[in-house]
Parts: sequence; C-alpha cells; structure tokens
Amino acid sequence: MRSTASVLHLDLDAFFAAVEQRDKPSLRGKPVIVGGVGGRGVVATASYEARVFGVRSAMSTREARARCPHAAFLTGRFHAYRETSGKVMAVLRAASPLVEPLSLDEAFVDLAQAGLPDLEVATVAAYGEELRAQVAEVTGGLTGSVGIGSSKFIAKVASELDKPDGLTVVAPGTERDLLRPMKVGVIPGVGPATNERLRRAGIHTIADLEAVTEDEMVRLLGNAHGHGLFRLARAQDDRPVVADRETKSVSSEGTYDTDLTDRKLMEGLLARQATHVGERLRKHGLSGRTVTIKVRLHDFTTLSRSSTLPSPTDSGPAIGRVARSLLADLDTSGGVRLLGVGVSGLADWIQEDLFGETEPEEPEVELPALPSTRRSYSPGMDVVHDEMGPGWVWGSGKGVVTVRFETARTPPGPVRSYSVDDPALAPAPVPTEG
DNA sequence: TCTGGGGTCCTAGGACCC
DNA sequence: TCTGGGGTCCTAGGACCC
Repeated sequence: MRSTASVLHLDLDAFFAAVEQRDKPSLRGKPVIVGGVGGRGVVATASYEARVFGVRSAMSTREARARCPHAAFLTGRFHAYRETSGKVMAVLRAASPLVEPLSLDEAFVDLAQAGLPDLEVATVAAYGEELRAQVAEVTGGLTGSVGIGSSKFIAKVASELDKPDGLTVVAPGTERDLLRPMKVGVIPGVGPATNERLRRAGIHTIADLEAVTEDEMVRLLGNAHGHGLFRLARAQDDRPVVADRETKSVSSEGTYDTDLTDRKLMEGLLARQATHVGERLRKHGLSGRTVTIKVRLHDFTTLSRSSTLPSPTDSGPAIGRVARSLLADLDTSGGVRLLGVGVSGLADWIQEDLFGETEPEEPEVELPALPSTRRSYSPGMDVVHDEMGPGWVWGSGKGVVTVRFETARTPPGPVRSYSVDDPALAPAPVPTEG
C-alpha cells in the first residue's frame, strides 16, 4: 500500500447498454438489456433503467424478460464495444504510461507515473475528473465511475462508492476505517462459495475478517486465498499496476439451445471452434501446446479433457483433430449443452516464421487404418512411422490416431490421421533423446 | 428449458527425475 | 530393500472476474 492515493480505477457505467443507447437515440432513457437472447442466454449488461426492475448481469434472459418485458433485448455488437473501449484506453494511456486494462470497460491507471505536480487528494481528484470529462468527450457522452486510492484494492472499492458517473478518493490513512463496516463480498475474489464459507464461520464484515488469525484463514480458505484475504482485510495490497499482461490461453465455446446428442455434429462444432481458435492464435502471433476441450452435460456437470503436444500449434485443423480425439473419451449419451475448445501453454513465437512453411489445410477424408498391434497410443509419447518417416502421435481416440511427422527437434511436417487398423503405419520405438 | 463467453488463478494428485 | 524430499510437468476440477 502506498502512502499516496495514486492508483486510479475507471469503470465505465453499464458499458454495453450505454454504447447501444448512444448509437440508437430511441433507446435513450429506456431499459436496455444486452446479452444472449436465445433460450439459454444471460444478461451481460442492463442499463440503469432496466436495473430499476431488478435486472442484473448474469441473470438469465428468461428471468430478465419476466421482470422487464418492455425492455429492448439486444445481442452484443462487440466491434462497437471494442472500438469505444480503445478510445477510452487511449485517453488513459495518454494520461499515464502505466495502464492495466481489466476488460473492455475497466482499467487501472498508475497516477505515480502521470507526471502530476503532487499526489495530494485534491490534485488526484481534479485529475480524475479531467479524465472522466475526456472519456465522455471521446466516447460521445459515455460516463464512467472513478475510484482513487493507495492500492488497486482500495481504488476498485472506491469506484463502486459513487456510481454511476461519480468519483471517490480515499484519503491515505482512512482505508481501514472505510473497509471495516463493509460486507466481505466487496473484496475481489470473494464470490458465492467463499462468502458461504465465511458466513458459516460467522464472518460477515471486513471487521469480522480482521479478527481472524492468519492460520485460521488459511485453514478456512487454503493457502493462497487465506493469506491474500488476511492481507486485504487490513488494506495491505502492494500489487503493481502492470501494463501489457500476456495472454495465457485462447478459447471458444458455445451453449446450444437444445442438448446435443449426435457425435458427428459435436465433432463438427468442435472443428469449427478449433478453426476460430486457430485464427485468433495466428492473428496474435501465438501458438500453444495444450489443447483442452470443455463439455457441459445436460445436468450442468462440466468436464474438461486436455492433451499436451510435443510442440506448439496454431493450426485450426490440428487443434480440431486433438479436440475430437479428446471428445472420444467422454460419455455424452445424456446430451451436451456446451462444447468448447481452448489452447494454453502459449509460446509467443510463430512456427511459420521459424520454419517458413504453413501447414496445408487438409481435406476431411476417410481415415486410413493403423496396424492392429496396439489398441492405444499416447499423444506426445508414442512414435510411429509411415512412408513419411517417424512421427509423434498427436492425439488418440476411439480407433483413431493422429500423427504429426516431426519431433521436438525437427520442423513441423504434415499431420495425418489413421484408424487403428492401418497397415500403412507401423509403431516404432521411441528414439532416445540426446 | 434456471445457470453466457472470455478469461485468470489455485489446488491436488500422479509421473518422473535427481 | 526401504525410505524420502524437492522440483517440474501434466491433468482435472473449481472459484472467480467482467
């Protein structure tokens, strides 16, 4: 925690709905709800006019419709939100080199890097108001709420205190008095599950939390969370504002209005999502080694399966093949409401740049067969060979094996899929490394 | 017909290595 | 033959955020 109120948090008010009202004057002053409009959609943002009726973010659209039937229900226009967000972030970056966006509508700004004459409360407050005015100007009238304090935590809590369209500075030295009467739920990281655990332990306010020993907190909430909350309860927070945080994963998922039961359809959907993930990886110059699928069953139980490849990929077809082989291990006979694919373990180098070749898009063909000497192959572990020479097994599923003809030390070659009875492909011993 | 989509971080167990 | 600790990587699941 700093000795000055030099961390600023900006939160744009009802951002998606505000952009819609800005761009369509007939929506101004009326309840606007942005989110999924399908049978299983949820509310992303409700305008303040809709919040009067009890509509909240994350509520099902069905319930929102029941509470506020006369609202305008809109699906998101993310291009417009991204563009507007970009203008806001540009204003912030012009104010300080150290800006940490948290999402399209939120960011931290380090005022210690802003070149202000001093960091007195009156000075930072005036600067915050100036930023709010600039945000309104570049966005065509959008409002934002600003909190300023001696840490990220305090700035974030402060931005909630005068919302919408307000500004709060928490004077250094007054943080703990401010926090004590507040509910534990205001602490970022205290969600429904943690709240319930604390409630059962008789802990409701931050003052209650302050009375708990560190050992007890760790016993209650685990190592990381326990130590973290122990400190936050005392307003101890020295997390720096970090610009340019690195992407850790890229994913695509979808919830379907009716549960899926057809495996071929599921495989096709996974392939489409994999293509989308591959496009986004390439757009950002990323590739990753771990492919994960996510499957939510009809009863909302959520499963994930992952496979880590010997070398990173940004190829949609390759991601899709691994995804489909992972799906093969799961029993989906009861119906699937959500399917998703993600890639993590990202490297920021691009295979194509290193090796000068793009993997050719392969047509979907009948799978040739793999010799029947084995029933299963381990991705990343087993090596087989066909006329191309040796190749790593990339994915293996029910009767299907995907082979990429490369090793950790050689450039990527083509990827091929075989069924387990193919005489064209024979298992080979794993070469000794080094 | 309760319960999105994009992420981040943490935990816990097993494999494997020294 | 038995015991053992530490570190890293991988997998699966869960909590949380906007």
